[in-house]
Amino acid sequence: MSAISVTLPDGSQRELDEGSTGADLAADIGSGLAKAVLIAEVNGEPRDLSAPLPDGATVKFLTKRDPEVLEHLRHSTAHVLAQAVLEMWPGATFAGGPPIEDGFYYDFELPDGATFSEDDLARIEKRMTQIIKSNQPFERYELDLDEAMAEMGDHPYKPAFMSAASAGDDSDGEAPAGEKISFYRNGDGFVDMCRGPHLPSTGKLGWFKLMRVAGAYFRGSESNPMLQRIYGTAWTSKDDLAAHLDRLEQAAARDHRRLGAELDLFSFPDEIGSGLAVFHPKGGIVRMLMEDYSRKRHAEAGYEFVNSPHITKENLFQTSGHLEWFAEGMFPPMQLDLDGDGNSTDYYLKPMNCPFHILIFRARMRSYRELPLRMFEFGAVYRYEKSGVLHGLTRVRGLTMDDAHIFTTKENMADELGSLLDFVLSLLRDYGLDDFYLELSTRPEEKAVGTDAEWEEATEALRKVAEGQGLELVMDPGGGAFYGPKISVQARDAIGRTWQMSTIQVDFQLPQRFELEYVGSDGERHRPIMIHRALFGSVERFFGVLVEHYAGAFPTWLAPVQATILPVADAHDDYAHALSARLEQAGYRAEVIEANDTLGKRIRNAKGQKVPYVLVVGDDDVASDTVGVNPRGGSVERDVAVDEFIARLAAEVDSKGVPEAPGVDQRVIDAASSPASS
RNA sequence: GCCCGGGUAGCUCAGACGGCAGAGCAGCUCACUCGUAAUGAGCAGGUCAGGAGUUCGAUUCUCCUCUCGGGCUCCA
Repeated sequence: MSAISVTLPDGSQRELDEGSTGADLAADIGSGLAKAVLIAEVNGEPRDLSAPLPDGATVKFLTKRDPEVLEHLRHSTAHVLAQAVLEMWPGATFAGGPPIEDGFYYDFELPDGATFSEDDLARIEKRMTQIIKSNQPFERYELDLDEAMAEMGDHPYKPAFMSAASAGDDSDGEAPAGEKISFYRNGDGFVDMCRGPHLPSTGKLGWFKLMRVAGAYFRGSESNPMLQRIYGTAWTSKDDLAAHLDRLEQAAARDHRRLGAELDLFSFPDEIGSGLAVFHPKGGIVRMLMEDYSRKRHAEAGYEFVNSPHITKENLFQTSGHLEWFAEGMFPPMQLDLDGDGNSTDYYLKPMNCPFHILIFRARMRSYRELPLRMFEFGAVYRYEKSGVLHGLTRVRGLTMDDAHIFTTKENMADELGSLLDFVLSLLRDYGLDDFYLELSTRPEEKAVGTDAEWEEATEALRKVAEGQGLELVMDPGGGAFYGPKISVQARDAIGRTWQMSTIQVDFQLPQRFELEYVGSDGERHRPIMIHRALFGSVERFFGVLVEHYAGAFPTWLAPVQATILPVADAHDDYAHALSARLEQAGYRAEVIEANDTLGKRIRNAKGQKVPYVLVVGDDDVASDTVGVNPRGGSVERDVAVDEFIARLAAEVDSKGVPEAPGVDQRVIDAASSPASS
C-alpha cells in the first residue's frame, strides 16, 4: 500500500497508509488524542474524523477545547433531535436544522397538523439522551442528486436544501450536474441529508437542553407553510451549559419590561391598546433628562427646532408616497364628512415626520446661504405594527422619534454626512452606550432614484466616516431603500437581540416628489438633497435599551431619584427633610422615607430601586451636619459633611457634561433662537 | 399577520371529577423608633381578562374577542 504524508500544526510530517483517516492519524499520534479529538481540520476545512486524508494535507485536530467545535457539536445535536422526533412521531417529516448562536434548531412537520407541546420537549430530551448514551457512530455517504431525491422521498421539504448542500453553501440555485449530496446515517438506519461534518458518534455530544418550540415559515417565507421549530442549546460541558442558562436568567433580570414595572418607570395598560406605553413619573424624569440633553446637543450642533401636528389630510402622504407603499403599516384613516354630502376627506395619523418638515422648507423660497438647513423635532408618530412584532418599548405602535431632516446641497452632502455620523456616535456614547456596530445599506439592484454619482458619493461618504470610527461595519449590499443609501447603528439588548437605533438615510426622492428648490449662488434654482436621521431611533426604544444597558441602575445624572434619605428615627425627620430640600436646591433629586419601617427594610427597598445613594441620617448627623453615605455598589461611609457630599454629586454629574437638573439649559434657548450655523 | 403557550388580588404564583377563591410580597391600621439589605399583629383587597354557548350551576368544559410571552415574517 502506498503512503501519504501529512503535515501537523507544529510543522512535523507524518507518513500514513493511503486511505488513512483523521481518526487513524490521531490514533497514530496517541491514544489520548484519539479519544479527545472530535473534528479534523484538513487544509483549514473541518472534516469528519472518518474521512480519508488526502496526500500532502495539513491536519489540525480539534477537541472540545476548541471553540470551532461547538458549531459541529450543535449541528450533530440537531441531527439527534431530528432522529428522536422522527422516531417518536411516525409520519413526521423534517426540513432544516442548522447550528445557531448558543445552540441549534430543527424544523418539523408532524402528521395531521399535530404540534409540539412544552411537555413533549422533556420527552424528546429523554429520547435524545438515550441516543447519545448509545454512542451511535455517524456514518457519511454520498449520493447523486436523483438518488438523493429518492433517499429523501418521504420528506418533501428536503429537496429544497439539496442544491445548497451540494454547493457547500447556503445559496439557492440548481445543483451542478455530477455533484454529490452527502448523507449521514446512525443508529437503526436514521438518515439525514447533511453536508457535515459531524462529531464521530453521538456519544461525543455534550450537554444540551431543548429550550422552546415555535412556529417558523419554511425557508423563511410567509407564503410557505409554517413548520414546528424546536430550539435547543448545546455545550461541550455541563458547566458551560449551566453558565449559559445562568446568563439567560441574568439577562431576564435586566429585561426592560420587567424593570419597567419594578422601578415604576412605565406600563402598557390594556385599556389603551397594544404597543401604546404610558410613562410613570420616574420614567418621565429619565425621559425628560434624555430629551433635554439631546436638545442641548442638537442646539449646539446647529439644528433648528420645529413642531408639526399628529394628523394630516391624506394628500400629504399621497405626495410623499407613504400611502402608496406603507398604507398597511398606517393606522386606518379618520373620515371627516366635510360638506355634509358624503364627500369625505381622510385624515391620517402620521407615521413619519418628513413631509411636515418638507413643507416647512417649502414655506418660502430658500437660498443656498441657509443650507444645510437642519430641522429637529421630537415627533410622535403612529405605526400599525403587526400584532406579533410588538415587544415592550422596543417595538411599539406609538413612538416619539428624535427626528431631524437636513436639507443640503449636493456639494455639501458628503461633509454633512461625515459630521453627522460623528455627532450621532458622540451622542450615543454620552448616554453610555458603546456596544454597537454599524450597518451600511447600499443601492438596491433594481430600481433606484438618484444618479450613480450621487449614490456613489453618499455611500462612500458614509463608509469613510464609518470606517474612521473604528467600529464593526457590516455591509448590507443592495439593502438600501430605493431612494437612498442608509447607515444604521445597531445596539444589543440584554438578551442579545439587536435593535436598530440611529439611522442616517440619504433621500434623493422626496425632494423630487415635493419639488423642493433653493436658489444657488449662480441665481439658478437647484434641488436640495435631503437627509433623514434619528439618533434614538425612537425615544421609547432608546429608553428600553438604556434600561437594559444599565440593568435599571441609571448613572447618577439619569437616575430618577439620586438620593434616598432615611432618617434613623422620627426624631431625625426634620433634618432629613431639610437635607432633601438642600439637595433639591442644589439641583438634585432626593426623597425621604420616614421611619415607619425598620432601617434595614428601608435600605433594602431603596437598594432594590437601584438608587445611586442611600443617605442614612441619625443623631450624629443632626449634631454635626453630616450624612451616612451608602453608595450603590460601594461601601458605607459615616459622618460625611453634607457640603462634601453635594460636592461629590456635582463632580460626578458634571463630569458627564450633562444638565445638572431637569429643565432646558439656557444655552438651548439661546441657540435655538439664533440662525443655524452652517 | 402566522405557529405555540399563557391571562386567578397592585406584583409573584398556588388551586379547584363543574358546587361560597388561597398564599407571600405590596397597600391600609395599630404597636415598635431602630445606624446600614425583609419587626410583629390585624384589616382590606377578586365579575378568576371580556363576551357567547353547554349545564340546575361555569373561574373550571366549548367557541369568539382582547391581551401577554416565545418564535417566524415584517420594520418607511
